[in-house]
Amino acid sequence: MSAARPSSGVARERSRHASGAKAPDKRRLILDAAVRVFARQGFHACRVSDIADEAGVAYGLVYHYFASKDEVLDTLFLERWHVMLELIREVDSQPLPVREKLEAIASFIIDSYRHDPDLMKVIIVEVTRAANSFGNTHIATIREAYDLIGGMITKAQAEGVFKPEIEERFAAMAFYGAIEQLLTGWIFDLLPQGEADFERAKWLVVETVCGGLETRSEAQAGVGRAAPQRGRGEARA
Amino acid sequence: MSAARPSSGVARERSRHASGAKAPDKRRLILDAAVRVFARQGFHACRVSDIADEAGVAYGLVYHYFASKDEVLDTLFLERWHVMLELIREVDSQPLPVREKLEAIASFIIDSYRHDPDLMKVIIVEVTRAANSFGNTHIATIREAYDLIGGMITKAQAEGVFKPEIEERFAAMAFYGAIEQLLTGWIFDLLPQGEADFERAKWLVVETVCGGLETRSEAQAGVGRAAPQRGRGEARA
Amino acid sequence: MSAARPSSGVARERSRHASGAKAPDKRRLILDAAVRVFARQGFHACRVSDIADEAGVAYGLVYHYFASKDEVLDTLFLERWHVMLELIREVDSQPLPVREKLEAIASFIIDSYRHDPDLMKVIIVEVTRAANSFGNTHIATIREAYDLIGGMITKAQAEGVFKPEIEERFAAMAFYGAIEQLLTGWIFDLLPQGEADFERAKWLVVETVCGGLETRSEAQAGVGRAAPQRGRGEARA
Amino acid sequence: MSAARPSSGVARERSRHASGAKAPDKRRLILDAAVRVFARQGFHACRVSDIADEAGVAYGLVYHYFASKDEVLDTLFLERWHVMLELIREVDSQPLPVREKLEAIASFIIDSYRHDPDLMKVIIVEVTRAANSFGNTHIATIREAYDLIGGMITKAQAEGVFKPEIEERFAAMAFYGAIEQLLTGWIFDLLPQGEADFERAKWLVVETVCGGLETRSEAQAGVGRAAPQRGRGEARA
DNA sequence: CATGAATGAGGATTCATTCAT
DNA sequence: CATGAATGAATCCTCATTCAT
Repeated sequence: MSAARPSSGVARERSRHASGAKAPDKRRLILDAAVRVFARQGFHACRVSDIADEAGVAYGLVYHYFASKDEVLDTLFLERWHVMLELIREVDSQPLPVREKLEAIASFIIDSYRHDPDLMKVIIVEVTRAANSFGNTHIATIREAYDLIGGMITKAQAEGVFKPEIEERFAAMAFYGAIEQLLTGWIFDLLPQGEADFERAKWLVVETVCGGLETRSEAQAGVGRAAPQRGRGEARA
Repeated sequence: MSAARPSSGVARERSRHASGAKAPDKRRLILDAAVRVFARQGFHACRVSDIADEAGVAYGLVYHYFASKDEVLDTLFLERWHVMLELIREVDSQPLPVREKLEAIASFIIDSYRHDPDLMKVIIVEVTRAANSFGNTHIATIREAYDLIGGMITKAQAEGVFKPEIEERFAAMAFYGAIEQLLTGWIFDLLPQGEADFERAKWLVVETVCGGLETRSEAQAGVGRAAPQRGRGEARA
Repeated sequence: MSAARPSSGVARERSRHASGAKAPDKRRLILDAAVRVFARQGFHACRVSDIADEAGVAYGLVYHYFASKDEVLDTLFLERWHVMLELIREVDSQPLPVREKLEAIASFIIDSYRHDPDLMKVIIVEVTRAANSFGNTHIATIREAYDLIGGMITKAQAEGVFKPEIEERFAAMAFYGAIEQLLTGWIFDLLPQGEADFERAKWLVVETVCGGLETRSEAQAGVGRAAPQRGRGEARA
Repeated sequence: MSAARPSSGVARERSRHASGAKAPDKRRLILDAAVRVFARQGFHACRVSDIADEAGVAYGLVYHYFASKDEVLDTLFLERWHVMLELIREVDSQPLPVREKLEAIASFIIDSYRHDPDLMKVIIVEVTRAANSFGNTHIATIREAYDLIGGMITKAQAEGVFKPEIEERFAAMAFYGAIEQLLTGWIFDLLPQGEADFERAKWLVVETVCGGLETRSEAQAGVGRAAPQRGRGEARA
C-alpha cells in the first residue's frame, strides 16, 4: 500500500522502500510465470490459477498485483514495448546511416527473442495479432514505432539514400514484418535457431530490405557489410 | 475449390440435382457467416450462436456440419490455404523469372485481401494465435508454402539472379512477412487502402525484397518495373 | 399405416399382412440393435443414432416405429416381462409342489439370461433399478409377479410345506432377489458363467431358499434333488 | 469415517480451530443434499444446480469440491461402501457362528436403510446402473465384500455347519441379493416398512438363507431364533 | 501481504425430436 | 417406408473475480 503499484510503465523491479532486493518481489515472479504459461498454453487457454501455480503463489495474489488477467498480459506487452520504443528513439536521435539504424532495430528485436523467446512469442502471438481485443488497445503504441521507423526512411529518401518512390509507411511495415516473420519462423520451428542463425538473420533482413530500398548509386557504393558465414545445420538453442 | 470436408455433417458440395443454386447450401452459409463474425468480434469473443444468427440458421446446425467451433476456423484456414498453395504451385511450375513469380504471389495475397478483407483478417489474426492450440496440422501446410517459395529463391540463386549468401528459407519468410504485415497494416488501419495503394503495395514489396535479393549485375539491368504512381489520400477507411 | 403398431404388448414379430417373414422387419431389427447398444453403453449414454447405426437404418426410422427413445426401452421390458408373467401364471396353474414351481421360475429367468444376456442386463440394470423413471412405470407389472410368487408361498404355508411365520411377500422378494443377484453377478463378471454354472445356480437358489423356507419335517423328507456336480473353473461362455 | 477425498477441492474434515461445529463444512452439506436430490429425482434427472440449491450453496461450489457430478455419486458410494466393508471385516474377525455373522451383516444393511433410506436408495438404484459407465472401480470394492462373505461361508462349510455342495460365491450373492431386494421392496413401496417389519426382515433373511444352507444336523439342532412377532399393518408409507 | 473458499455468469456441446422430401 | 437436414432446449462445466480471514 505504501508502494505505488505501477500498473503500467517500465518495471521497477526492486526499490520497494528503496531497501534493495529484499523481498522476492512476488509481482515480478508472477509476471515471469505468466510469460512461461502464456507461451506454453496460450493466453486464452490458461487459467489464472495456472499462472499462480507456475509462480508458486496463491491465485488470489495475482489479483493483489493486477486488476485482471488481461492486465497481466498488458503489462508484459507494455514493459517490453516501452523498452523497444526507447531503443528506437535513441537510435533515431543518433547521427547514423539508415542502414545502421535499421540494423540496430533488427538486432534489438532478434536479441530480445534470443534472450527471452517465451516473452516475444507471447507478445507476437497473443498481442500483436490480437486484432479485436488487445491489439486495439495497443495500436497507438505500435503505431508510434512504425512512425519512427517511417521517419528514418523519409529522411533517407530526402538524403537520396533510399528510393523516393516507396512510401515510407509501407516500407516501415515491410521492414518490421520481415523481422517479425523471422521470429514467427523460430517460434513455430520453421527456421533453425542457432546462434549464427540469429546473427545471419540480422544481416539478412537489413541487406534484403535496405538493398531493395536503396538507390542504385547507393547500392553500388557497397555499403552493405559482408554476409556472416552461411552455416547450415547448426545446433538449435 | 478443394474445400476440406469435415468429419461430421454431410457436405455435398456438388449441386443438388445438377441444377445449380437450388439448395441454399447451409454449410457454405455458415462458413461465410463465420468469417464475418470472426472478423468483427474475434474467434474467442464470439459465440457459436453468433455464427448461427449471422447465418440465419439454428444453433445446432453448426454442429451438424462442424464438430466444433474450432473446426469452423480450421476449415476456413484450410480452404484458403489450399487455394494459396495451388496458386504457388502453379506459379512455380511456369517458366517465369523469380521476380514475376514473387509478384504473382504477392498479387494473389493482396488481391485476396482486397476481395475479402474479412477472410484474410481472420486467417492472419486468428490462425497464428490458434496455431498454438490447434497443434501442428496447419504448421505443416504453411511450411509447404515456405518451402515452395524457398525453392524459387534457391533456383534464382543458382541462376545468378539472387545473391547466393542469403539462405532461402529466411528470405522466403522475410518476403511473406513483408506482405502479411502490409495486410496487417490495412487490417488495423495503419495504412491507407485505396485501389492504388493495393497496386503500389504489390510493386513495393517485390521491388523492396527482390531489389535486396538480386545480385548487383541483375539490379543494374533494371528489371524492376517503374513504380505505379505514388498516390496519397485515397485512403478508404 | 395399414398394420397397427403395437406400442406395447408382446411382439408380433412377423405377420405384417399375414404374409410371413417377407420384410426384414425393421422394427425387430431396431429392437435387437437397441438391446446390444443399451447393454454396451447404457440407456442414458447412448444416442438414438447409435441404435440406428447398430441396426443399419436411418435414425429417423426409429421414430417411425417408436414414439421415443424411452418407448424402445419400454417395449423391450414389456416384451420380456409379459413372457415372464405368462410363465409364472402357467406354472402357478399347475398342480406342482412349490419347490418345483419355484425351480421352474428360477430356470426360466436363468435360461433367459443364458439365451440373451444383453437383454437381461438391460432389463435389470436399466429398468428394474430405475426407481425414478422407468421403475415407476412398470412397478405394477413387477408387483404382479411378486404377488403370484407370494401366492405360491402362501399356499405352501397353508399346506404345511413352508414355515408359516415367514411373510409371503418378503419371501417372494428374497427369492427373486437371490436370482436377480446371480444374474447381476454374471453381468458384472463376479461369477463364472459356464453352462454348468447356470445349472448349478438354478439348483442352488431353490435349494437355499426352499431349504430355508421349508418346515423341519419337510426338510427331513429330503425332497431336494441332489446337487449337480460342483465344478470350478469352467470355461466362461 | 474414512471418507474418500476427491482430487479437487480441499476437504479438511477436521474441525476448524478444534472448536467443533464451527464451519458449516460445505462439502458434507453438498453430499447430504445430493443424497436427497438423487433419491428424489434420480441421478440423471437432476441437475447440478438442483444439488447446489438443495445444499443452499452456489453452483460453482459443487465443482470446488468435486470434479464432476459423477464424482459426487462416486463419493457417496465409496463412503458408504467403505463403512460396509469395515463392518464386514470386523464381523469376520470375531469368533462368532456364521449365522450370527450373517445376521450382523443383514442387520447393518437394513439398519442403514432404516437410518437413511435416501442414501441406500441412491446406492442401490443409481450405482448399479452407474457401474456400467463408471468403469470397474466400484466393482472391485463390491467384489471384496462378496469375497469376505464367501469366506465366511467356506469356513462354515469346512466346519460342517453349511452344506459343502453349494459354492460360496453363489451363496454370498444370493444372500446379499435377498437383502438388497428387501430394500428394493421398501424403496418401491412393495413392502411395508414399520419398525417391526425391519426387525422381522433381518430374522427372515437369515432364517431363510441359513436355513437353506445349513446341513440337516445343524438345522435340527434348532439354532434359529424364534421369529419376531409377525405383525401386519404397521406399514409406514 | 497471502490465502483459497465461495460466487455465478457464460458458452460450448449434445441429442431427442420433427418434418420436408 | 426411409432418410437425414434442421431445430433449439437443456445442462454441464469453466474460470475470472471477490472477499473474509
